[in-house]
Amino acid sequence: MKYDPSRIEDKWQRLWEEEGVFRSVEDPEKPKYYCLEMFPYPSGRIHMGHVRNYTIGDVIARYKLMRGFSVLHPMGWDAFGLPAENAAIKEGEHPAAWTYANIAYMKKQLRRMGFSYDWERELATCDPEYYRWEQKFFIEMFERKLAYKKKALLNWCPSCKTVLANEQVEGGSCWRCENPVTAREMDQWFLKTTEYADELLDYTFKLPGWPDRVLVMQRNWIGKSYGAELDFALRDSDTKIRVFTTRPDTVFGATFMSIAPEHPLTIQLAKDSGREAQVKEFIDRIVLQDRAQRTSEEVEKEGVFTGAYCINPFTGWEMPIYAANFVLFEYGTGAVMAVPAHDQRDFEFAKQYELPIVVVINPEDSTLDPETMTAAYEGPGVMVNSGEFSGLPSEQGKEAITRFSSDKMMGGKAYSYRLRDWGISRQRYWGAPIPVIYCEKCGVLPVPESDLPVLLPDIEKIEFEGGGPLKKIEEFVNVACHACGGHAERETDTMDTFVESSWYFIRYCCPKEARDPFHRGAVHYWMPVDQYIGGIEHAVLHLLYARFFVKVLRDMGYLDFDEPFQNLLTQGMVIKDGEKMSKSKGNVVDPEYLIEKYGADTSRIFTLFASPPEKDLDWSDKGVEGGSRFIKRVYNLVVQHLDRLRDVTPLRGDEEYVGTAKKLRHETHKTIRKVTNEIETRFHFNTAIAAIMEFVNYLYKIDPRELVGDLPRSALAEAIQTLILLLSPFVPHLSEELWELSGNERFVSSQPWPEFHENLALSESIPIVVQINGKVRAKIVVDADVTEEQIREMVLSDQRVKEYTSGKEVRKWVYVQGKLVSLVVR
RNA sequence: GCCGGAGUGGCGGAACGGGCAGACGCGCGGGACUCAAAAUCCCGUGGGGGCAACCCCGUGGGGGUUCGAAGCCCCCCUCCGGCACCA
Repeated sequence: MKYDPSRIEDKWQRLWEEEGVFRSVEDPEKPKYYCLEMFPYPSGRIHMGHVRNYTIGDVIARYKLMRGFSVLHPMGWDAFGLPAENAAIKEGEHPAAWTYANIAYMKKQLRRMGFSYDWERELATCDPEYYRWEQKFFIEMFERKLAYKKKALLNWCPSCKTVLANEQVEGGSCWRCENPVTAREMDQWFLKTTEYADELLDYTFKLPGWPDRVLVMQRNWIGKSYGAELDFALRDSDTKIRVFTTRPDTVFGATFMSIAPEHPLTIQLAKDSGREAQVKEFIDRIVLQDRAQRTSEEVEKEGVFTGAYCINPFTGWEMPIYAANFVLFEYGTGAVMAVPAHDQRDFEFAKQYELPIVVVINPEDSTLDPETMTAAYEGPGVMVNSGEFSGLPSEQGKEAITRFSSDKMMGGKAYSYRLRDWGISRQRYWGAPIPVIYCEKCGVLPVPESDLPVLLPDIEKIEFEGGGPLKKIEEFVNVACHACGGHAERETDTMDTFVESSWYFIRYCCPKEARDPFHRGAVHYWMPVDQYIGGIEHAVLHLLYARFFVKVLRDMGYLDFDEPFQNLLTQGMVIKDGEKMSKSKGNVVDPEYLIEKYGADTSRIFTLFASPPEKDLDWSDKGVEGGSRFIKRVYNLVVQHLDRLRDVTPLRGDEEYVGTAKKLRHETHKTIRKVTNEIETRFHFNTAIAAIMEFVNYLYKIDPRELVGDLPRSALAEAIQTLILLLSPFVPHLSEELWELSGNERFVSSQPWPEFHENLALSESIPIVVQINGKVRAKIVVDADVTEEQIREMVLSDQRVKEYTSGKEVRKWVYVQGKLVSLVVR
């Protein structure tokens, strides 16, 4: 009999499906386990990243099933998005046709990997039955003022011809096409993520099952700063300008003010002072720069005097107001009190424009002199030149100044966040329509629920000129207002695809529910997700949006939990030749070729064995060969023993025997313990598989002549059966085949996970290492139950130990239970 | 610049709370089988020294704590990732 992966794999994939082995059921008698992997974008073919992600998830799902959990393990498609549209433009194919064809192909590929999905729960986000609920959520958010429209300067990707959210701009470039992003003023829909900034932040400390680095990245992204807001009155009018600062203790050193060029007040001030021309020139120049340019480090501090002054309420000084290129309109209040002595940016600006520098914080042990300073002093210290506050340590000064401002009604304690609201409008076709109409009389109106879904209309040709493809479709755009019956126009932007992926995991609980977005019972049973698995690249994108969405849906009464994902595993990248596997690098390995040549089980075991899931995986053709070799070795081992396994009942209890049976049982139970531990404590499948390999090596070494008689044969049967059970989550097709060959009932996939007996797993004799002055000098083997006193006797009478101790004094004796003895000898 | 993570044989990686460094796999060397090769099976494999028993060195570098450090503390170097004028 020869191992033939293609025959075996096809056979078991068919049987699993026919028998519905992985259909999830809400069984109230069982504990539930929701295992989820990030769903793929249907780009055309699966890549090694998918194989790795989904293999890790599959092992967990299969393991939990064997452990007696009611497991939900679904799969679906993140089906809206740009590539479909780009392909449509290039190939002339409809985005829907392109997408559904890709889904069909990729689904076949996933099937061939043998993943234990419940395909009855499959969903595609481009399906109206899916996005209709998203439109409903949008309307409810609109009603709660969590969705709003505003005109703003936004990130515009000229290549993708659409607006991008802040999270989708990486280092000034588009996350998808890597082209530089420019600023563009547009009227856009936003979701109010900032409303939840505090809760999103607080819960990063309540997610112990998430990797630290993801939580840290989210905290940094939210970027909460603690400080104060202070009011500065204009010299020539009643207007006050409010600034945010994290350093209220330096307010006595504020000698001028900087304001963002985009700030409406900037041009206003200039107009009033007659400097409109210069200021407008500056604003126009700065605002037009693309983001990468504007925020790059090399850009010099630059500004222009608006002609206006404000009054420092603490010193009474007249502070000139400058428009400055480094002031961000969207952060804080868009205006900054400039303290050149204690802020590097202000320092550089002051030097450039010859503005006064006043020291108000001295370091503990020295005195600063503005004349000789070459950089701002940003550290803590003691307040000076600060009126009644002089002498206070700067930390106390922060509080004192804040309290003072608050008492005098000119500001007070404040926070500021780096996080911005999520801009979700996209000027593209292949997305969920935003369910809003604009009526000439009634204004902005959400589409009534009874009219949902707002179907994405069919389209012949995708054109972008004039604000987006949907604008061209008159039947879509022109509608009668449902309120007044007059003429109205539809919103023609579609939603960011990250909106779809922000709630798909809840819909898996009840994908066919037609009357409501969610079936309460099902959602209550399955959510939250117990284990989520996916790439680190979504650390602040999808993973933040999904958390936000769940909180919003909770507050709208749909959900009764706070966080979507209990445990998160971020798998490493697949690396080849030192670089991430990617089409652009030309170093991809096509999983289909791998399945074709070696089979799914080999592909699975290679990706699992090569490194622990959270680390990067170095691709190696030889490593794949090794995986294939191991699988054949297992197959041949079991086939070799088939005759011995006939009509034999495997041992079950914890009885200890003698000779071969005893040794076999010991190895068997030790292996169960090790494999179970590795999976249970940290999903380290590489070491779990290594333990199984050791077990296989051991089984190969047994002399068949020792396997005569009922007891050794029963022990062998136990060993082989255990081997197959332990392998089942990793290489399920092979395991099913061997399970059947060795005379068992289908399916190994739904068998209980083997239990180990501690007494059998323990060694009866243990090696004790003897260190003398820190070096290993001897090893003794003792029975597991000996006392320290007995060990002491054995050690001191050991020949090798004597050689090192004769004529010397044993000054110290350290004994580590069951492990080692350490002697200090002089 | 700030915030994370990581540096272990020729390679991927083990060593879970300070206790035999290098499990397992790849590669390499040797052997068995074969007319021969592939496949398979067995043995060996961190470096150096020694006929050998053994000895010395060794987890990016330098110091420290400890009977004992890959792991803990201090300083430094390198690589990877995130953020990056956030007031």
